[in-house]
Amino acid sequence: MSAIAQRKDAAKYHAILEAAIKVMAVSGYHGAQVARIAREAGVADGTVYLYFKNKEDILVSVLRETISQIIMLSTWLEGDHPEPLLALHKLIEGHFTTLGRNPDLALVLQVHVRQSDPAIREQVADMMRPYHRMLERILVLGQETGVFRQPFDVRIARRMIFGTIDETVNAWIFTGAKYDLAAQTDPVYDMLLRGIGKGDKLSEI
Amino acid sequence: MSAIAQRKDAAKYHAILEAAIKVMAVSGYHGAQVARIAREAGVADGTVYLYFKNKEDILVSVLRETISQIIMLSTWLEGDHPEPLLALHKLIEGHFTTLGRNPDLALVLQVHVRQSDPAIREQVADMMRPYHRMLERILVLGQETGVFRQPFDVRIARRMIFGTIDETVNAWIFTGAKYDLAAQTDPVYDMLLRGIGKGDKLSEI
Amino acid sequence: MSAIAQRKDAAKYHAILEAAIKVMAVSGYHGAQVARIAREAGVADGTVYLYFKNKEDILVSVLRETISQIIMLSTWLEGDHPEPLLALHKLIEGHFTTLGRNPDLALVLQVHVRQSDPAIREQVADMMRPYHRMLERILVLGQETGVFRQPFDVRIARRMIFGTIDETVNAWIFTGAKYDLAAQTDPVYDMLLRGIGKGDKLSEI
Amino acid sequence: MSAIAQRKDAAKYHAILEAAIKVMAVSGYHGAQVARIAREAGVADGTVYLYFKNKEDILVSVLRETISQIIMLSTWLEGDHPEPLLALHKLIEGHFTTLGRNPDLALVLQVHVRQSDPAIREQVADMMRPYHRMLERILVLGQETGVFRQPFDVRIARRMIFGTIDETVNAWIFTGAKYDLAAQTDPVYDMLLRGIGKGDKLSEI
DNA sequence: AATGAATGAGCCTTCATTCAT
DNA sequence: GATGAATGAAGGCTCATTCAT
Repeated sequence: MSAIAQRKDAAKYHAILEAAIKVMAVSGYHGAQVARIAREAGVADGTVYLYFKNKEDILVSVLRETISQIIMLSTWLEGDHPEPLLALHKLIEGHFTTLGRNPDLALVLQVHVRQSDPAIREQVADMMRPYHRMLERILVLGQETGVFRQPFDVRIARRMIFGTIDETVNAWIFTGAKYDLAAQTDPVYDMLLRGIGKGDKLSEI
Repeated sequence: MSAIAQRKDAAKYHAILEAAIKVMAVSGYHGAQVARIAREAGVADGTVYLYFKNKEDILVSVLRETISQIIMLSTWLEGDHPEPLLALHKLIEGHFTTLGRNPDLALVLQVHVRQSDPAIREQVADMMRPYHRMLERILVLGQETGVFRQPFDVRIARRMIFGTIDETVNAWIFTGAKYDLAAQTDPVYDMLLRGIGKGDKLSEI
Repeated sequence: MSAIAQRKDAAKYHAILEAAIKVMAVSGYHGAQVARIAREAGVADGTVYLYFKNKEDILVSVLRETISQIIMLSTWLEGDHPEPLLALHKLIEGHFTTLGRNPDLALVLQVHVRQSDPAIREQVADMMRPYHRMLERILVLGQETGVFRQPFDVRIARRMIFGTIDETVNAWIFTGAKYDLAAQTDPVYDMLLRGIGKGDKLSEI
Repeated sequence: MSAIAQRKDAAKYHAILEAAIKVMAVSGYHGAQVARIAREAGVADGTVYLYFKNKEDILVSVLRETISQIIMLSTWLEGDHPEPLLALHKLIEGHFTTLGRNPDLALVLQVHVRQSDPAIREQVADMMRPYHRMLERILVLGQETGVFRQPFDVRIARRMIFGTIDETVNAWIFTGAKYDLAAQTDPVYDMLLRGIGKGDKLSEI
């Protein structure tokens, strides 16, 4: 939460966040005027600045809250289910479920975040780091316990997993978020485990 | 190429494009002032508008030229190497090589494109379509010729491949483009074929 | 009044209008910079856009207010004085009095309106229509009641009257608005009624 | 003719003038880009500046040539026909005929001249002065020879005549220049001589 | 003389942010 | 705390004019 917020009306704080997500989903970060966010939230322009330092702070707050949601869910899963296969499955499911419930939020997270200033991207990267580290821990544990095949570069695997999840969400958003994103969990999970090759053809090149 | 260009000085056209890539890499699309692009290209502000309709046209042209480079390379590979495994390998290699040669361009393509107006994103999607379709053709052919394992959803596989490539480039950019991106070809290719699982553990969940 | 205005500070709205008249009188429509109008009105540049949609809206508003002033005055006179001769006299007097009080306004109305985009001229023509129609009603009534000579084309008479008024104002402006414009009422009125000819010489050609 | 012109290709000089009239008729003075005038004239942008000092010089030249046409015609008429009634009739006829032949020119003269900088308007006024003086000479002569009624202010009469002619041309332009302007000569001439009143009602107010 | 690519000063407009009420 | 009118810096784009060829 923004340092400023806390002492104030939490309901209004969240109303502004929700409004920001809605407006940014339609217009992107740069297209989202503070005035429109304020109107959407039902507050005056100036009120926004009682809860957020500036426009960038709104975006960062949106991201922080969302990412922490995903991460909290996943952390909980990791703690509860040290079984790497299950943990991976739950992580994908958690990601898809969280974003699948709120397409506007997904749009902001996937599409609009990546713009804006380098400073923001840096902050987003910081926020994602625990997520990435957790993913790597799952992978290492899986290799150690022998449920994943032995010799592969954990970072490359992590990028494949994250990239695949990301692109799956992107495709879902781009087609208008019409189908159930969570339903993609199993096929995506399966594809990540098996790859596209046949065991006996893999060393051909 | 922009319709306006052609009849004029091609060198200047490309100088402006290069300058735009450089400036956008640093400041993003919205942060890139036309005046700075012009100065970087060594021309007057007004000259930019002799070669491009407006600022958006500059960005779209950068993307068009880059994407078409990647696609042309890949199309050529596809025609020459109908062998799906090889084609996939070459496609990844082509993607990494093209972007690996020009980190600024990669930054613009990966990060800054996704901002700006929906109209631009739509255009980018249109430009990427041939790429995606080609990828799917390779996958279908691979299934038919039996070099890929039989039952998997081609679209999910395509998203995994594209997402993995994308995320690999992102990671490379984010760490400062310090290592050789093309060197990622083999491990990424291998990871996509094998997945992370062990053959005998796959049906456990 | 501009749709935007009303809910806001009416004094500021009029201050900007007055400033616009002053600046346009000196520099013409195209020469009048919004920044200079703002400074003249004692507000910030952006404030102008709280009261007017754009620069064109300022000009149109100036014209709308002035023309409606002239028309309101005249309409009132028409209602009150159905006597055509008197109505005509009052109409001329009203026109001269309104503009005579504010030479800058007259300058804008007479000289600078006619430039700018065709769209504006169209709007001005729309605004003038009631005025022209009223003039024609006076003429028709005068013919019917027999105070004007019978067979003349009402449109030609209307153009003579309007053209004469217009040119009288022009001449007054051009010589620096040094004399009392309203004092021209009687001689102009007289001239329009009598023409320049002698009764017995009129059919000579 | 522009001082620059004379030594050069007179055909090209006139081509540019004609082009300027055409373009200004459509877009007005400020809307008429030099580049468009050049293209319409079939010359390069730079060539325009071999024949005219600058854009303003083009407009002034257009006006000078046109006005001098009208004046030359009228001067000739005045010299030839010292009979005031006939001279007035011919003057109106000349004015209507000259402009009636070239609606584009009329549009520029009537509508677009009045904009632009005060400097231009000053020059136009200078050019019109002989015309106005001639009109006054006709009026004075008419009074002296007794073909006009005796006591009226010559300047007011002049303004009525000029204003009526002007407004008649304006109305003709505004309705699309669809009818024969020269045909307005007789009714306008008649109206100016007789006025709108009846002899016995004139002193009522 | 003719060209037209290049120039760059100039201006309207937007919108994040402030602050008096 | 809340308001929203006011601010003013900033930037994309136009177009008259120049000058090397």
